[in-house]
Amino acid sequence: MKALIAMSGGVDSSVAAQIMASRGYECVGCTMRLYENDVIGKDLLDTCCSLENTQDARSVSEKIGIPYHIVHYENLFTEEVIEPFIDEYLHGRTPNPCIECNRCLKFEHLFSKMKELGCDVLATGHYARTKYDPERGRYLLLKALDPAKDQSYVLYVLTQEQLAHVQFPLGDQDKNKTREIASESGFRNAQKHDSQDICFVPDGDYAGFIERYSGAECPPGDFVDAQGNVLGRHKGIIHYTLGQRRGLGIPAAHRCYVTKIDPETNTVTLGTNDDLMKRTLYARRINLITVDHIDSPLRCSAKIRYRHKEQPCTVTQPEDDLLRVEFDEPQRAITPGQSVVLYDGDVVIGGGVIK
RNA sequence: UGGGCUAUCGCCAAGUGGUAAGGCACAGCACUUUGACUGCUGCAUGCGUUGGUUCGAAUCCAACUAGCCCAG
Repeated sequence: MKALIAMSGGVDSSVAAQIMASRGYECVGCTMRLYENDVIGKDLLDTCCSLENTQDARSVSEKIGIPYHIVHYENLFTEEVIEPFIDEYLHGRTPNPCIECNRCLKFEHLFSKMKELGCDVLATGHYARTKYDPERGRYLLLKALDPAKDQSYVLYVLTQEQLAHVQFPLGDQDKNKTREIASESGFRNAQKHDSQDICFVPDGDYAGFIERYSGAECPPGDFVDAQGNVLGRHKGIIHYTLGQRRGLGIPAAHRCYVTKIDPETNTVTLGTNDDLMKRTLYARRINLITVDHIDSPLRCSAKIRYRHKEQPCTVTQPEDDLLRVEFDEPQRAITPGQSVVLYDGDVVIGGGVIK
């Protein structure tokens, strides 16, 4: 069996390659080039495809003794991740680019590359598990064994076809074990810190990135309260997301939060934490894994953002591409653009993008 | 111009003689493969100014300054 390993240059994907090789797969290492650092306006060490990272990935590949390639997806990444990301913010929503990158780049284009190269499997360093369920005749996506590192949330977009050919070798071990293997294997990135932030905006200033990159107009506007009273001026709607508290610059007796972003009027509404509590959401661009269609109200749990404990809810599918999720208890800051992911215990049922 | 009221951190605001709460904002850190949230730490040698009373004053007294309100 032959496996293509998606290698970012980080510890996780390096160890994933090591494990696949030790399992007897004929492995090929591969890094996706997603952008040029000069294009995003930064010279950074820490981006997922910087020169240093590709060198790490190459070094690890040599160590393991597997071939290594770089694929150039700069244009695809721009069209399918960066530009939609910007567009979403300009419309007052809050996208999750990691999910789009998984959907479009890793498990679409790189997945195709895997087949082109005559491989049977695409392996990544995600912390999640897959399993074939003979009863349902379907491939399942499950949470990682270590709940602290579970990344199944960002993988809900996987189709049956993809799940059938994907492996996550790290899914049943914890991070310490991963670092241990990296050290034992003599990988030079064994102690490299975990990635964070949006990979193409490593300084964390995503709003600055949008302005620099797109040259889009993001004019200041009014902060208003629920009654429409003007409370102050905001820096442009792209700087805000639902539920945000910090950086508002509004002195108030109590904490205030962004409760609404209206691109039409260019206003940002502020309110209390209670104003953010909502019980129902609708999601589109849905992907279901355990079933083709949700025929009757389904009791399960759901996460409305990465790093959030799933909450009990009831789900229906009023249209082919629409999910309705009603939580037992109101949830805080259900944010358009973020993804809702449904769980039945450890099993990912599916998910979609919140409207 | 008379009469009254008020002046404490960028904003709001406790404190009525015993050695400056708190909230917001802001900064840093932690958490984190999205944005957020959250948590922790920091943030007024000084309470409009100048004097006075007192062992001791943001707290009492006086004058001054500024703002607000009512008269005109």
